[in-house]
Amino acid sequence: MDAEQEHRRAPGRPRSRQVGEAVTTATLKLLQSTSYKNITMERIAKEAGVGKPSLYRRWPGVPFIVMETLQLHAEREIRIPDTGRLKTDVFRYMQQTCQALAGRTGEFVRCLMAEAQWNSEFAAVFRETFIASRRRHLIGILERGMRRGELPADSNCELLADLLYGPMWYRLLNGHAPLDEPFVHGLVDQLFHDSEN
Amino acid sequence: MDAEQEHRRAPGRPRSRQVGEAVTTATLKLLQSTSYKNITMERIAKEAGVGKPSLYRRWPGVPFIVMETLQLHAEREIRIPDTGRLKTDVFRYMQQTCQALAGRTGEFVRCLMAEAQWNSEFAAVFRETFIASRRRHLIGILERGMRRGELPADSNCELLADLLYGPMWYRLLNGHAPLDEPFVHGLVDQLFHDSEN
Amino acid sequence: MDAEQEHRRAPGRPRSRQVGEAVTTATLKLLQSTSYKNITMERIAKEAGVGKPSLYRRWPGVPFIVMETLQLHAEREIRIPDTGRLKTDVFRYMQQTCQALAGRTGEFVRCLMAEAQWNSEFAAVFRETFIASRRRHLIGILERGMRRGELPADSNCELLADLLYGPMWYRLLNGHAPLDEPFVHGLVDQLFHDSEN
Amino acid sequence: MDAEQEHRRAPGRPRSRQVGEAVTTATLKLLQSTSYKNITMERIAKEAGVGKPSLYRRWPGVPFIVMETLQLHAEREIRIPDTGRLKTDVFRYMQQTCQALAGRTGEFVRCLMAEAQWNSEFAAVFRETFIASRRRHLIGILERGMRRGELPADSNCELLADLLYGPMWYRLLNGHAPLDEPFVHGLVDQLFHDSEN
DNA sequence: TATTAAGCGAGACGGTACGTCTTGTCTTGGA
DNA sequence: TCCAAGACAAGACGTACCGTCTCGCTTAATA
Repeated sequence: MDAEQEHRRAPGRPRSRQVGEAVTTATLKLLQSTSYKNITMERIAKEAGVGKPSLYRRWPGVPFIVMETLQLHAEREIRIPDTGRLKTDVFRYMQQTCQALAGRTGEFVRCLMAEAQWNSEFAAVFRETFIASRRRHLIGILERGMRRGELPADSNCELLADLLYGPMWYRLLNGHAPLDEPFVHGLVDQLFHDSEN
Repeated sequence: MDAEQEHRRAPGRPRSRQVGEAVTTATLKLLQSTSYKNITMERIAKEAGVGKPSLYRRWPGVPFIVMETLQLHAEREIRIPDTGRLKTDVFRYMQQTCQALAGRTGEFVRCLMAEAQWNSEFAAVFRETFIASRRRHLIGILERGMRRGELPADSNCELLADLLYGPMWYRLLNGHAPLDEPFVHGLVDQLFHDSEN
Repeated sequence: MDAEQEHRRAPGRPRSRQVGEAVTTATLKLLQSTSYKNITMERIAKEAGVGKPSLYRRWPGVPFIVMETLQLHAEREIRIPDTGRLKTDVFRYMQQTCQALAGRTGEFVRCLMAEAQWNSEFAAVFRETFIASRRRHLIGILERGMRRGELPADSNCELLADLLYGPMWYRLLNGHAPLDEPFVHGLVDQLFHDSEN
Repeated sequence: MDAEQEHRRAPGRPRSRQVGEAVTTATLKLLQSTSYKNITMERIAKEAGVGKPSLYRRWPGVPFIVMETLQLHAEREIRIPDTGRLKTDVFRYMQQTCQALAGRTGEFVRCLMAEAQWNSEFAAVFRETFIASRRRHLIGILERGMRRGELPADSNCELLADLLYGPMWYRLLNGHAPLDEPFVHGLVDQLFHDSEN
């Protein structure tokens, strides 16, 4: 039974809660004071006053730690809007997302996406825990609108999500234009232009 | 006058054409045989039979060499379509681009975009020579359509370009869905759905 | 004419036959401003405004240039004393030599001797042109004394020269004691102690 | 108390004894097979199967490793003679020293002395651990003889040591004559000629 | 209460790549 | 023909991280 497994504790000293906290705090400090490339396992260990093996016991590498730290300290929790009107919901959701990606946070999210390009172990985790969950929120909003008849019944919500998230990521990674309110407005208007706003 | 500058030669021994060719060839070989992370300055130098200083004299780092090699050996030159019908032109252009990004090429383009996230020196070059030029082609197509009246005169072509390129990059980098023909079709249909295709 | 050369100011103008002088001047400047290890062929070439091939055409390496420069600019030409009394001659000769080796000159002579330990091509030249000639002077003084009967007729002048030069080099290279007048006095007294000074 | 300090261990993984041994063995092999100039940190690391950082963690450079290796494998341990007669003791001591400097050992000792001319960090260590200790042995012999009245009570033993070691080093470094038995005999006879050998 | 096994810090280890430096040769165009 | 300028192949330099390992010491559940 699961219950038994639940109670079974590993023998030996359990992992100290302090290690996790020290690492998170140290990483947060590094995130605020330096660039992504300067965040190394060695620096985190030194900063946290923690041995390198303790780090590797819990995380496979830098991006995993950074991602965890970013998620724990997401300054701006995105609320899923539900106004009953699709276009408004989408606008508000995208607006919040873009705001959250302004400043340093966006910089590190960019770097995590970059890391995922060659670190396939990280890519899997990053895409599932970071990208996919947010994407599901957006698709939820779209499907709700579809059920209300605000979208044709045969709409491809996956594709619509790409059309909303894609330009955002593109601007974030390429940096040719800001993730400001006009952008979100233009984006939503373009995709839902038939709407009687 | 330009003529004078044209004739002015740098003093000293001119850079050997062989070096450039050897490096390109070696890099191409590495691109075909290994992953981006395994391409290092040292490996390129060794493979090309070239001294490391000769490499650093011409390129500041690996991504610069890879980008140059990719551009010199772009297997598939993208032709700018001009059928007189906007939607068709956009479809063909995007279709060619997506095809070019299939396979190994796409993998290395992904990695170059990733590199640009922390190497700002490279980012500047990459965005201008790699991204921006292609983007201008697309915008050219859009503006042509706009002049023909196929788009409202107040259309935001920059934003439209983001809506076309964004989802493509998003899928390329995130890998949650392929860059196949249905994708391009859906993309174009969504953005130009009023068209009497 | 000089005037013509003076006026010729075009960049990249050939330094006609002044290469030797420029190199000597540049090396002298380097000798005064930096340590031996920082004197490289490249630096001499740059400082002299001379191409590296011009350097290699005339000298096989740094120590050859340094030696030549030191010899051309020996601040203190050693006069061969001839007072008619062996001990006095030897003292004066050693005294002059030790004085010449004080300061920067001694430092570079040390380094040339060091260089000779692994550069056998240089060793041959250094020993003949730098060491042996001075050694012959000393032996000349000794042999003169021997002919005058101040030394036994079966004296080993070679060995005596070793006993005079050896301690001097030993102190110069090992640096455990100075090459001052008491040293020279003690040295001469020890070897010619029977003398009724 | 010292006891406490005796027990105190440095934190962290202790240095592996294998590394030291591997490096010594590798260096010894290089000493036997190549010249000093061809002994580089990289070659030692490769030969010993040791990482470069491990080398730099323990030694600041090539000459330090070579010196340590030479000392550990001094083929000929010099015994301090004590026959009760100064001239005999000095002769035997110098004789042993000169013999030890024959062959490859002498070659590398020469090169260490050379290295000391520009590497002042090494010079300090070399002079103290390599030169000075041997010099103290010789001075000990001289002082013993002085106490026995074989030398005048006001003799300058330091200077006498220079007169014994100096010619030896001079011949070693300059190579104009061998360090053979006649040399040692002549040297000792010259300095202690009044002795009723 | 004693045992015991894992967690902990510290840091050494074998590797690998970095970007710089110097060496001695070569290859230009200009004087 | 010789010159300066400098590119070139080669390879050592010393440093930074990587991820693993080996220590001696805690620490807490189990026996």
